Amino acid sequence: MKEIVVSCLSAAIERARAKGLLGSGAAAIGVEAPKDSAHGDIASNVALTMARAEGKAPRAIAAAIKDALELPPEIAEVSVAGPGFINFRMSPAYWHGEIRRAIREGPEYFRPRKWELGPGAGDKVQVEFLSANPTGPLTLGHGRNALLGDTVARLFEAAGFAVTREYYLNDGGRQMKLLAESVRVRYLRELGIDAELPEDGYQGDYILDIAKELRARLGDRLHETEDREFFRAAAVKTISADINRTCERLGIRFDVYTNELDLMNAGRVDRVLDGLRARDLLAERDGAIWLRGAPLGLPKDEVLVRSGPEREPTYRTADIAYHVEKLERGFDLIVDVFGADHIAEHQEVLAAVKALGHDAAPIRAIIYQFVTLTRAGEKIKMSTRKATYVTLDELIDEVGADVVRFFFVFRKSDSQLDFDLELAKKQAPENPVFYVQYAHARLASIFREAVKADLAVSGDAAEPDLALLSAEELELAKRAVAMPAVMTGAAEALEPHRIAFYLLELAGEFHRYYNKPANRIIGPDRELSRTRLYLAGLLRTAIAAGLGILGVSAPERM
RNA sequence: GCGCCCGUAGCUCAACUGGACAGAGCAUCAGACUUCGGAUCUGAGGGUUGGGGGUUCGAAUCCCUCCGGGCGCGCCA
Repeated sequence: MKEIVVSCLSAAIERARAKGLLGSGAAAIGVEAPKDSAHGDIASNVALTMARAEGKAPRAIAAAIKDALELPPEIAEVSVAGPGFINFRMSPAYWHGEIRRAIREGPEYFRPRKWELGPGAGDKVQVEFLSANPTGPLTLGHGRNALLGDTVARLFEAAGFAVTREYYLNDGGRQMKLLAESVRVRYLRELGIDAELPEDGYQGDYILDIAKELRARLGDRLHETEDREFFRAAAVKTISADINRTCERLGIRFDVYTNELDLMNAGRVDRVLDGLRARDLLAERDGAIWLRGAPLGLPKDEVLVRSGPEREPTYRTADIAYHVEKLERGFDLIVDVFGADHIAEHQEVLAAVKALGHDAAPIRAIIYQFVTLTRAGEKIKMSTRKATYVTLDELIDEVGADVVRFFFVFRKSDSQLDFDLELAKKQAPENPVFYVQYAHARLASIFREAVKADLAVSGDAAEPDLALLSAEELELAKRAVAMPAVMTGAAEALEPHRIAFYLLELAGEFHRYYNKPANRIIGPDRELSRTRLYLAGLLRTAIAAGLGILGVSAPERM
């Protein structure tokens, strides 16, 4: 539709210019679906954007373009409206063609359109997300990260890109040492040996469980060891397994895990430091090595290598090396998903990567604000240190994976997300997940009835007469057929919430349609029934496809 | 104090990247089942888009400035 209208418009503008009705200024032809469908199926604001350069009233330009238009059969009607919009209405035949195509192609039809997406000719997309340190169970914040990342990955995958889901593991840092020490202390205490937990040590019950497991397996064999590595490895193994189990409950899997320690061992961190030094971007001070902020436009210097005999690189240094490595792997699009508390660090990493001579253009970020939990109207305070947080696992236990998946992408990522437990548990229309799923179950039920009425749509049956569709039914079909555009927009903007909102609208429009007695799908008029079943089939496939992208089930019965 | 994000109906949030009259759900009030699933639907009220300036054909959206909230400003990640 877009292509047809744009080419039609650009040809008209050329003709108008040839006749001297318009000047030769550049015209960016934008088209969009109007908010109000009374304005037509698609509208263009070219005349408005040309007004300044042309020095003419927008409506006059619009009229000139309209007069020069040569309409293809797909376009039924053109009008100039409002301040100077050119509105197009597509012919019923065009829409009937789209509907048939959607039915023919099935779920494939409803995917994002690859050729309209950013990476261009390129094919390789990487989404790095979650990347939680294995120091404890996943929390709600992690949930938002995981589902934003996974849903965006699903979008690009559905569009036909080669998508790598990647988890970056910070296993070289201080937190890991702290974790190891916390486990060791608990282990010693299990043996009756007095030991002091480090000041910022981890206190959760899961630490105790790991210690108990070690004691059960190895007795007191570790009580005199100075090597913390054993405790670290045991803790990381157990906690990582827990994290993976939680992810699997949500239908999330990773293709690649990258370790900070591996990057260091491969000399990548040293190479970053060498490169920065060669560009005079390092400074030595207080026994540490700093990244100079001023030449990079950063507010201050940042430590890259800590002081002390071990000369340990910081998290930031490893992250720079990691991003260089990602770029060198040749991805056409790299999506980083992280919380708002990491913004500054991300900017530092990007600045350093660019300074090292890399093109950082493929890197895009999804930055999300924090998650709060509400139960019965009360905000629940959450602290990771103490055992007062709600884990993602507990949340899944309570409301189910479908609701968790849907709710975490039901907000724009840069607004805070309030997870309302009360609402999430409700099996009622105000719960958007059930509302959408119910629409699907209802449609499935209609098909069960159709079989009883011997109206089942079979492959060899003649196509129904789409001219029998009422205006309301055609609008409903148009809404369903608009899904690929929504999907494409969601992928382009890295905004999965658009899909959730769109599905809610589509389901609502169907529920409203369904409730009118005059719209009974299975009725005495078999021809009409067959046409309406065709529409129902379109909606059912569309809703299932949309929920599929979100990773939410589309139940046949509820 | 400085940097980033946010502020939209009583509440939770949309608004297709600057477009046409700012839309949904919840809550409130009033209604609809001899009907393919009432886990649904119909109707009503509810707004100076935090305040004030500016940019232009046109602003919730961009700029400036106040006010309010969140996050960051560590040799943690």
